[in-house]
Formats: sequence, C-alpha cells, structure tokens
Amino acid sequence: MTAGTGSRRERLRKATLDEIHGAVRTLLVEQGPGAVTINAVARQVGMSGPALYHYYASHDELVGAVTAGFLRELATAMEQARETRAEEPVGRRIVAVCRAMRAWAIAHPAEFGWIFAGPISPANRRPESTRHRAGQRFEQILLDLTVELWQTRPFPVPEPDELPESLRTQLAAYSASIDGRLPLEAAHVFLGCWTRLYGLLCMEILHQLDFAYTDLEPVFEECLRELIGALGLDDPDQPAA
Amino acid sequence: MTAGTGSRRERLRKATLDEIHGAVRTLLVEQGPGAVTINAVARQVGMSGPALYHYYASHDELVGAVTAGFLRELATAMEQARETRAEEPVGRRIVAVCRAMRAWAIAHPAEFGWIFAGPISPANRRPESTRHRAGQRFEQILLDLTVELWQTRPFPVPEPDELPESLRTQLAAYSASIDGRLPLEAAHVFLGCWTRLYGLLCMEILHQLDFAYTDLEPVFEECLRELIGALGLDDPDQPAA
DNA sequence: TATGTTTGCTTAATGCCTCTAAATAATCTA
DNA sequence: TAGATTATTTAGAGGCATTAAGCAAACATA
Repeated sequence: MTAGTGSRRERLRKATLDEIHGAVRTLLVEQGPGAVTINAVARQVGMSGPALYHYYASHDELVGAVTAGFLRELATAMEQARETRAEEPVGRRIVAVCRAMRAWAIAHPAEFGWIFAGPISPANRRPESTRHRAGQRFEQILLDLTVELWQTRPFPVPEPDELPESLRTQLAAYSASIDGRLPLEAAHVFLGCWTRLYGLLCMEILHQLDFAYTDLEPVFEECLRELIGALGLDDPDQPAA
Repeated sequence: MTAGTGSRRERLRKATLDEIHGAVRTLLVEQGPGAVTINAVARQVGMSGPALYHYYASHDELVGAVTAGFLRELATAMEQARETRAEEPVGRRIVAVCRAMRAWAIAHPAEFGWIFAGPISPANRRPESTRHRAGQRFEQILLDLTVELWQTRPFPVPEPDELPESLRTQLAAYSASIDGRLPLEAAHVFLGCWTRLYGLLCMEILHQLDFAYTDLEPVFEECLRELIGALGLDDPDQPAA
C-alpha cells in the first residue's frame, strides 16, 4: 500500500464519494437547492444516472450525507477556533467559537441554509440518522465550553424555584441527557445563549432580516456582548480590566 | 345579482381559487411540502393537470399565492388580538399580539414552516412580490404598536453614539424607511425585540430546539417578559403594580 | 336571437426527475 | 485461471412541470 488505509477499491470508492459530494455542493451553490438532482449530480461527475445508486440508496440519503458533511465542516471550523486558542481563558474561546460559527455561515450561506432549512423530514430528526449525529457534535462544542466555564468560574443562574414548573421539568430532562454536566439552572442559561445566537444566525442567513439590515455583523457582536454578560465574563476583547 | 360583488363568472372563479388553496393546504399539512405538486392539487380539486394553469402561471406562482395567504391569515390573527383589546394599554396589546403570533404558529406548524423556510427563491424577496407585501403587513403590526408606545410612553434607548458606526448607518436607513416614525435608537430596540421573538418562534417550529425542549411555551413567555422589560413596561399580566 | 369572443377545461406531447431491473465490463480473490 | 464482487450501462415505468392544440359552455352584443 502506498498511502491511506484500506484497499485500492476502497480508496477509489472514497475518491468517488468525495467527487459526488463536491458535485452536489457545486450545484447547490451555483444553481440552488432545486438543482441538486440525482441525474444532475451524476452528469457532473461523469456517470450516467442510476450509477449513483451504488453510492446512495436514494436522493434523500445523498442529501442527508452531504448535509451531515456540511455540519461536520462547520463543527470542525468551530473546533479549530477553539484549539488554536487552547491556552486562552475559556471566555475568549467561547467568543472565538461563536465568531467562527458565523464566519463559516457567512462564507457558505447556501450550505448553512441547507443545514437549517433543507431536509426537515421526520427521518432526519430520528436519533440514529447521520444528520442528527453530526448536528449533536455541532451543538456540543459550545456546551463543552460552557461546562468548562461552569466548573472553573460558575456564572450567575436563576433560582430553580423561580422557573415555572413545566420549564423546570424539561430542563431537568435536558440536564440528565448531558449527564448532569450542567445543573438545570445552568442549562437554562446555556440554552438561552444558544437559542439567541443560533437563532440570529439563522434569521440572517435565511434573509428574514433583510428588511432592516444589510450587514448583521454589529448586531451579532452586540448579541455576543450580551451573551458574555449573561455568562459573567469580562469583555474578552480587552486584555485586562 | 344575489350576493357578493362581481359577475357570476367572477364568483365561480373565486370559489375555484379558494378550493385550490384549500387543496394545497390539505396536501401540505397531511403529506408535507413535497406533496404540493400541480398535478396532485389538480387531482384534489377534480381537474386534470394543466387546467390549473388557467389560475396560476406556474408552480412557483401557486406556492407564492398560497404562502401569501398564510401570511395574511397570520397577520389577521394578530390584528384581531390587537382589536379585541383596543381599549387596553399598549403594553397589553403588544403581549396579546405576540401570543397570538405564537398561537397561530403552533396551531398551523406546516403553514408557518412554509412561510419561513419554504420558497426562499430570490423572486420572493423582490419588493413587488405578493409574498413580500404580505410579509410587510405581518412585520408592521408590532412596529405600529411599538410606535404607539414610543409616542405615548417612550422606552429606554441607548445613546446613538454608543452604537457602532456601521450599525448606526443601517438603523438610520431603516428609520427612514418607516418614515422616521421611530428614531434610529428606538428602531434598534424594536428590531432587537422582533429578532428575538420571531427567531425563537422559527427555531421552535422548525424543530431546531427539540434536542432540549418538548414544549417551548414557558421559554416563549420568558422571552416575552424580557421584551416587556426592554420596553420599560410593567408586567401586563398584573392589573396594577 | 344569432354570432363571435372569452373562459374553463381536456388530451397529447416534451423533457425532466426518481428509482428498478437486467445486462455488461472491470476488478479483486482464491 | 475461475468465480465472486463491484462499477457502470441501457431500458423502462411512473410522476411532474409545462406547452400546445382543440372543444364546449357561458357571455356579450348587434
């Protein structure tokens, strides 16, 4: 064997898969989601139609696989931002990861739009789907950082008694689902931050705010500042207060 | 003429249009967005295929018209909530309108999802599209109430000097686009409220928060309380403080 | 009331799509 | 080298968007 793992066949197959993913991406970016058809993709990679079914069992599966790849790419970009700042305090890492998330979305709007608003079929929400797993990794990055922050320098949280009963129940379930790494009141703060950040980004990329803004960078930065405040951090862009 | 306006033919045409919209809605709700095809809709109303082209020039146009109808329905529900409380203070009307917005979205998730993530084609974003006009009416309801609040009982706003230059420019343009009914610093507060509220609702309906919540009602209510605080209002659920 | 236009609808046909089936060529394995 | 596996092809069924051509009922009007 000269390079990589697996047999020659496996390497060729992987190369073809990469080419297929690339073709899907090209079609998506250049001609929109509707242009991503099995036939068009096959044409792009130089095979004819049904050959693609040796790689994916259906159009849905192809779309799901590519979407999961986009999510992985986004997660990797965020992890990279985290790793290159491994020595800095957790507050700066959080900010860097959030900015990396938006930077990827801005650089790849078609892909990000597809992740969010593309295949909303129930199948993609079942826990065993590739899509779902890739999404979990994405969500987990900020969760991990928040847990680290919580353990090293707990942020202000509401009294659980102040939260409505039904919310407390749900937060308890979520807290359990992350192995109790955050107590429910801290999970509440985390989820609030996540919702605002991710929600703002989705609205931006899906053009729901075009009626008012042409560039949401300062809005995102303000959101980030509020988030930093909610997490009880000093302004991480200032070296020291 | 026995009833309504217009000739017999016009009435019949309108009835057929209503039937078509109903068929689209049924297909959307029962079988998802992918089931809304020209042929399926035609079958549902008992005509065969191309007959629909006497009512809409293309699939896109049909979808756009139905989507605009959904937006009108949502806007009407919000306006109704406002009108039935015409005598109450503006703070309560704002809360009622926001709750009406979520109530409609919860009652019609497929339709709301379609409004938001359905036809994201550039054509639907051009100002002359029916879709865009219906969207404007929707956004305007809370804007009108916010303007009324601003004129009767101004809410706290940031100093314009504290806002970054690029944000100030954009807010000035938006303020002008609403005929200066809100100065840019008040527009900033309004847009922040709108973004959070609408963003949260979109995330909920599009299942982006299923990993943590099963029922977002208490989350929405908390968001509403924060919004009320940002607008300097007393808790509108309490008769008097 | 007879006539011509408008309107609503039908069938036929084109070209795209998804996906299945059967057949063929190339490549690995033993 | 023979058999199994894999990659790929063509043929075809069935669906969809859309256009074209044509028919029949309803309408307007002279």
